[in-house]
Amino acid sequence: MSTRVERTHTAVMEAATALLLEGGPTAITIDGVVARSGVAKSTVYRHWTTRDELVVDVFDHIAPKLEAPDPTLGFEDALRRLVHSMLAMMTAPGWLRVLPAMLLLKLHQHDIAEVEQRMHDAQLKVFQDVLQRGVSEGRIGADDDPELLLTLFVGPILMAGLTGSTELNGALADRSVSQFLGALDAVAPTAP
Amino acid sequence: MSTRVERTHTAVMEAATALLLEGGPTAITIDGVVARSGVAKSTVYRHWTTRDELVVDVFDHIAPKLEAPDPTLGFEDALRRLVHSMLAMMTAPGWLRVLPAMLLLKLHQHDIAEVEQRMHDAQLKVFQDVLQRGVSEGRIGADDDPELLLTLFVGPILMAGLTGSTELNGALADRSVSQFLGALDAVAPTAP
DNA sequence: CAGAAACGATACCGTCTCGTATCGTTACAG
DNA sequence: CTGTAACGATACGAGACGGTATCGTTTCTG
Repeated sequence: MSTRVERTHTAVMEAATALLLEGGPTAITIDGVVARSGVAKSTVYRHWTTRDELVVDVFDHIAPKLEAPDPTLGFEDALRRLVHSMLAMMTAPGWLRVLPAMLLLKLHQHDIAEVEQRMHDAQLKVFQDVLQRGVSEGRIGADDDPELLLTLFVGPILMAGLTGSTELNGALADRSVSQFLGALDAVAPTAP
Repeated sequence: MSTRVERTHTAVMEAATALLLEGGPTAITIDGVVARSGVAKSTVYRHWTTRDELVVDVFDHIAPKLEAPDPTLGFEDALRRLVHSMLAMMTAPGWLRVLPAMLLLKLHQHDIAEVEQRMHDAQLKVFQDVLQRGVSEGRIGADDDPELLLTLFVGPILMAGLTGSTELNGALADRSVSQFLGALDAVAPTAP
């Protein structure tokens, strides 16, 4: 079983998360959380000193982690695994409703910007690990900017998720990979 | 000169837009607009029946249009022009602060979703016009989904603008084009 | 099992916000 | 030049919201 402190904590977090998904970040209101969770307002303020603190906590808690591909895989295989992890991440429950909120709030709220920063760093690290294999295999120049490559690689998937311009499915994922690889070969062919 | 109705209208719009840029969509408040524009509240409600109506109007007014490339240009040249127009659009004053707001609000507000839809349609139309040249030149299969191609093409630039993962400059634009073209050639070479 | 920590219920305050109403004043069009 | 439409100023009501305070009750912990 869990202790009472844990129970009330998660009850509030779940309520706040639900409100965020249903009505956006402004829908996370103390009274709303109280009504939805059944937890008393005084108790909420015992766990979080302010509303903003709770909001940040919700974002920090719901932010999905990008799964790292098997280290034994080669460059291309790892890249294919990665894009599917990326897809899984984007289609994680509710994430498509949270991500826009995060991208907006980070502009005006430092705490949220930090959460997004940490998430981005973690993703970049995973990506760089895959890139390194590409360098080893002579597919990628070691001087290429990883951030730029990440943007080129993941941009389409992010756009699809945010704008709904295209369905987030395997077809898009495959095209993303082949486009990324195709561009590499067009610039620096596989065999010298 | 301009009529008085026009003057008050634009005064309110400018104030509301400034508030949007500075504090996000929730910062657009009637009292705030009144204070900032110097226009009386009663006058504001003479032009817009509700706050949401004003907000939608602001978004609709600030949404930039994607410039269409010269019709005489060939596929590749048109594509290069297009990506630079796209870049110009993203770096338009304040747009990087408005776009996230739009992507969030469209999830919960139909009016905003319609504004975004119209903008997307206009962009797609411009892009399809360029695509057509690619089809004529045998670079692109006529059965390829334009929406998917647009996503693959513009995704990186959108991501760079939204997340700040990479600077929005000519380097990114050029890489976007070469990646897009490189992928085409890898699948369907230029000369049969 | 006893003391302490956490909790629930409730009331309350100050502020913000939307929207309405009133009325004297100003600009504009015919 | 005159009537009318638009405007400014202001007050007001009602509700939402953040945050504080109080006090009796429950649950954990040692």
